[in-house]
Amino acid sequence: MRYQKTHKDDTRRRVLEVASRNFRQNGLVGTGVATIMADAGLTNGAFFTHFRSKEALIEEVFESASDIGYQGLVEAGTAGGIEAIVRRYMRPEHRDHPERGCPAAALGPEVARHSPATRAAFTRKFQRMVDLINSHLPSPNESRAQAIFGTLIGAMQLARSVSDPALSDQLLNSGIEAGIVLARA
Amino acid sequence: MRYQKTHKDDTRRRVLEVASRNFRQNGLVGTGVATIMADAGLTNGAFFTHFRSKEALIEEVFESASDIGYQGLVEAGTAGGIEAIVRRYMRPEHRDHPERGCPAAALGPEVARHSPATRAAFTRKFQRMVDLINSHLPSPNESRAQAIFGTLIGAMQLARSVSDPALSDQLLNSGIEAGIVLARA
DNA sequence: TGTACATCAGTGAACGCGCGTTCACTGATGTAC
DNA sequence: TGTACATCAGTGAACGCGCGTTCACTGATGTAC
Repeated sequence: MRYQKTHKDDTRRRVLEVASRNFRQNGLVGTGVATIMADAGLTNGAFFTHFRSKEALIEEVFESASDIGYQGLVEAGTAGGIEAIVRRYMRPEHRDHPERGCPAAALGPEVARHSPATRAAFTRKFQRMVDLINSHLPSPNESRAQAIFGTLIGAMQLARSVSDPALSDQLLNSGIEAGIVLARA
Repeated sequence: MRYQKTHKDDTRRRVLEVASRNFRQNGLVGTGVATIMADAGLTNGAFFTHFRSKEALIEEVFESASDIGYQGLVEAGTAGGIEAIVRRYMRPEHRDHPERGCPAAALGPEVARHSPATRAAFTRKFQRMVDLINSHLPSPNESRAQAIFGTLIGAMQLARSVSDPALSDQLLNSGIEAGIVLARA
C-alpha cells in the first residue's frame, strides 16, 4: 500500500466533517459534492470511492459526524444544569455560526424531506439531545424535554431569519426565558 | 387588448399561490421556476414577464401570498383563545401538509440564508403571528408570544422530521402542552 | 362593415452553468523474486 | 540489492440533466380609417 493503513479512513472522516459544516451553512440541496471535496482538499471524482451517493453521505453525516456543539451542552449541563444548557444553546455565537451549531436548527425542514434512513439517523441524534435535557429537569418528563428542545430550535431559527438585529437578540432572550419556564413548570 | 384587463394580474396571483405551495413543499432551492410555471398552466418563458427573477418571486411570496392557514388561526383564537390557536397549529393535518401550512415551519432555515428584503418580508409575517398570539394571552407579553411561536415551529419541524410515527404524534402533544404552559405562566 | 395595423401575454427553443455520477487513467508505494 | 508487477486513493475529463434566464416569435384581440 502506498498510503498508511489509516489514510483512507482519515480522508473519509475529513469529508464527513467538511460536509457536515457545509450542509449546516448552505443547506443539503444548496451544497454540492464538488464543493465539499474541494473544501476537503480533493477533486470531485474521489467522492465516490468513499460514498455510494450524495444521499448516502447525508445519511452518514447525521449518523456519525462528530458533534462539538453537543459536547459543549453536556459540559454546560454538568456545570449549571438545565438553565446553563438553555443559555448556551441560545448564545449569539450559535445564532451567528449555524455551520458549527445544532443540525436540527440549521436543517430541520430539509431533513423532513429526506429518506427514511436519514430521518432515522436524525431521530437518534434528536433522542440523545432530549435525553440530555431530560436528565437535567427538576422532575424528569420526556414530553417536557421534547418541548424544550423544540422551543430552542424554533427560537434559534427565528433569531436567524428575522431582519432586525435588535429583534433577533430579543428572540434569543425569549427562548431562554421560555426554556427556563418550561423546565420549572 | 386581447385579454381582460384583470387577466395579467390574475395570472400573476396564480403564479404566486402555486409558488408559495411548491416552496413550502420542496423548499426554496428545491423548487424550479419551470415547475412552478407548469403547475400554473404556463411555460417557463412567461415567468419573466411577471417577475424580475426567482429571488424577486421569493420575496413577493413572503410579502403577499394569501394565507389560509393564518386565517384559520385567527378564527380559532376568536372561538377558543390561545389554547385553540395552539391546538389548531399542532394538528396532524398541519404536520402532514406543509404545502398548505406555516411558512416559518416549512422554510425557516432557508429564509435565514436569503436576501435582506426577503427576510424583512418574513419578519412582517412573523410579527403578525406574534401579535395574534399576544392578543390572546391572559396577560399580554411580547416576549412570551415570540417564544410560543418558536415552540410551535420547533415542535412542528421535529414532528415532521422524526421517523417514528408514534414519536411524531407525541411531539405534537408535547408542543400543545408546552404552548399552554407558556401562555399561562 | 371590412381591412390594416398595434398591442402584449404567453410560447418554446436556446444560452451558459453547475449538478450528481462514471470512468479511464496516474503515480506513489509495497511485495515478489 | 535491484527490477517487475500489483495495489488502490485520488485525478480530471466527460456524461446527461435541470437550473435560471433571454429572446425572437405567435396569435388573439382592440383600434383606426
